[in-house]
Amino acid sequence: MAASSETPATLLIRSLESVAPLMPDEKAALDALPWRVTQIKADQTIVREGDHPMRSCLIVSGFACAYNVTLRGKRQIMGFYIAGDLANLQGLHLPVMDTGLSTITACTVAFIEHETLRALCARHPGLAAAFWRETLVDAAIFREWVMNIGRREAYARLAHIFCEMTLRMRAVGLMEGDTCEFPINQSELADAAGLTTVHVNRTLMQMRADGLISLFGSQLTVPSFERLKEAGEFDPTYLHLHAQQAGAQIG
Amino acid sequence: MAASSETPATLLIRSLESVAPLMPDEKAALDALPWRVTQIKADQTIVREGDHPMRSCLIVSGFACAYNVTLRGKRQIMGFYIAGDLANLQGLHLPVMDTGLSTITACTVAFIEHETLRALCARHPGLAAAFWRETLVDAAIFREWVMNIGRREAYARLAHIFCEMTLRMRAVGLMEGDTCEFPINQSELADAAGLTTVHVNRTLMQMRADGLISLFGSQLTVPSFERLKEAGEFDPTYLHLHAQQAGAQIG
DNA sequence: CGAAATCTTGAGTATAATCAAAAACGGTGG
DNA sequence: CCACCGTTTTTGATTATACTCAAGATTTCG
Repeated sequence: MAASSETPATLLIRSLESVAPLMPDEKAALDALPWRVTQIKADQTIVREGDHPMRSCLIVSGFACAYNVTLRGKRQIMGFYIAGDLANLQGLHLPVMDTGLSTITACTVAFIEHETLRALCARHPGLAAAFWRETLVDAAIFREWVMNIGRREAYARLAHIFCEMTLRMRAVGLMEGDTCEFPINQSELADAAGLTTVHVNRTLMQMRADGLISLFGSQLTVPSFERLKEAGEFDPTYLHLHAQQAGAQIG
Repeated sequence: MAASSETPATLLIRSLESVAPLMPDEKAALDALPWRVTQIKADQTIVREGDHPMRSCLIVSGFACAYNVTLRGKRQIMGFYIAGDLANLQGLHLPVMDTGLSTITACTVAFIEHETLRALCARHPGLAAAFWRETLVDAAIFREWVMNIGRREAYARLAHIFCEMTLRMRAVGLMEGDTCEFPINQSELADAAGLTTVHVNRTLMQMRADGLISLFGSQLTVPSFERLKEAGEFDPTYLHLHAQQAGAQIG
């Protein structure tokens, strides 16, 4: 449960293995990586859009997000990152960041030099494939967001986001039964869903009235994942979690 | 100009090099790949959602798209593919397709076995990186679509799509001056933009009235890319084209 | 306790969806 | 070359979803 007490390597291994298993020597190589662990306060920029970062960034604890801002000044959040997520792995092969990366809550973040990762990939093709796969799952999530924002209305759109987040949190042990910490505020939810804060507020109230979710402070409870899934027209295929983790095991 | 007369290898090399240059031996290796070239009619499924494809697919000529359908039956197009695009490279590391892939026009398509690509990547780490980069640019495009659909209104959203497509077409020599074949109909445009056909129609008429674009049959002309760019709040960074190709050279 | 952030509410408006049908277009076969 | 059919584009009228602006309530945190 207490993901914050886990090491970067443990988290990363679990995260990579949630898609496909690793070999013992690959895990050993990951264990030996020289992470630079830092605490970052809430609402801080980790990487700016346009940056040429020399290292990638693993979220150890807390919530972060990738976002971008329209030329007209409107923010869109492209994705949320939680414990175990490599938040800007694309920098390994794309020199320019096309999104910003920012904390939502206070975070523990572990950095790893691109050079180190490249050497690791060269020595362990299986790890290269695993990292590549990680970026492909990321892309699959972006695709699903395109569909969510483009073709679902507010109620389903938010339900879909809750489905994705609770499932991903469950996969890394951040769910306690049907409850989790969900420190994403309505304005951030709006920027993720392509809605306004006001409309998110009204829609959430409707969802609470329908007993779909409950939110006390930042505690999210989902009484019935089945009903939420139905409301969000949610099909977890795109997360590419292997079978036992996509199911309903209790964290 | 006549992209259809080019070989799969030529197209792929140009496409990969539009992001970063390749080594001579890498190009030679690509030249030697055993493609299986096929003609596919318009509106045919190439890969179905849920498939476990054993090969990837390069568009040699024509237009294709990746799409998915909501549980409520609404279609969302996630991206368009044109000559030189590897349309489902993600299948190389993700066993299940989370989107469908379908032709828009009649297409010439070249298939390459995953096994062959994996062997190629093992022998040429630089090519592995190039392919990986290709999937990362794909992901960057999906992110931009999230922003486009989430945070721009219809007029800008369509302008943005026209900007992206004309720039990508220019990069592979499919533009003749300010004109190109644009065989995407209003219903497909609607499914890409997250709008209805009716609304796309009305918005396009507005854009034509404003002299932003003109469409005779499937001929698209963009009199001023600058003005279109402005209307679409378009910043080409996310396409990760290197400088000379992102500019305004005439095809 | 008090200030700042977040959430909630209300009223009015705008963008986009829906439904339905007519016009235009593109290709085909006689 | 023209008539015909299916597809695509266009139009109109109405409705719904979501946005805007503004202010008040509540929570959070120092």
